[in-house]
Amino acid sequence: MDRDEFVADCRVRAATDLFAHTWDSVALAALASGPRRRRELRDAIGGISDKVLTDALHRLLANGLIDRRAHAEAPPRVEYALTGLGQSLVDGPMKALGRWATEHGDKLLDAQEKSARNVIETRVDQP
Amino acid sequence: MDRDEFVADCRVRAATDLFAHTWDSVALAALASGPRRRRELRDAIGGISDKVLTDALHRLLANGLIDRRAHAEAPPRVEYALTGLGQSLVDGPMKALGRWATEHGDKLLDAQEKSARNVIETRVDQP
DNA sequence: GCCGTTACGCACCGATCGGTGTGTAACGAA
DNA sequence: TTCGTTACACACCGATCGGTGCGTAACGGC
Repeated sequence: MDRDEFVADCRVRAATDLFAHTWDSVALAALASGPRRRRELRDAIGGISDKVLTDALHRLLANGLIDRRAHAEAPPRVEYALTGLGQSLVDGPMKALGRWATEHGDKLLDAQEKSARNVIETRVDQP
Repeated sequence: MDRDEFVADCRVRAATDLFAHTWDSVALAALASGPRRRRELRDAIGGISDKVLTDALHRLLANGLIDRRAHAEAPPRVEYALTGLGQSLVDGPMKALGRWATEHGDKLLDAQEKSARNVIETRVDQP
């Protein structure tokens, strides 16, 4: 069974951990359309705070998925871009996830909604 | 650009959140080879605690990715199995992730190691 | 009657995460 | 000279997560 070694493989664990943080994948996806400045990223993403974006970028840098290029200019100017590794992650697994989400996302949201109501009902029993 | 709607799509966000918890994907993968009892899962996974497995199974159930079947037997007997939704997630995105990990996992670990050493060095400066 | 197994539940703990709010170095524009 | 922008850092906060440890209902075997 290749499934079992699939489970035990530590590199797969390391890979799933890349998605462990809420905004990392979003930032990655935002960089898929080309290099961007920090501010552009913030605006493109929308509901992310300054510090959280910094954290996410630090993690992506630490994982070698993005590059940081600082230009010595008047208002500081820093550009972030996907590395080859980051690009391959976006093109492969993230695109697969995107396809899955567009295909099965409704079922997922249905299930989540349904069980969310159940949780509320059970919690009402314990004041 | 289909990349941008890819970013903004909330269903994609919901999908990446499925990987947000350390053991969820591991448990899912462990179920890929067929239905298993809770104890079998625990042993198959290895370093997971009882409570954390419960948490993970609850989340997977809440997301409609797995099924729970309890049999009224002598020592309690509960089997967990992938739903159609869970199976599609394993077959699609998780397999893609697995392929990516076997292909690029070394680079990822290299980058992590390298920056980990940097972090340690910087942290030594601040006792 | 007592022990072991199974599948949990519950309490507690330290670490981490997302989020907010505030400060700041460097410069250009007004 | 003061103001605004950019790209951060730092402190703090509440919530959550992974993990440990202990309890327990239901039964079967000894």
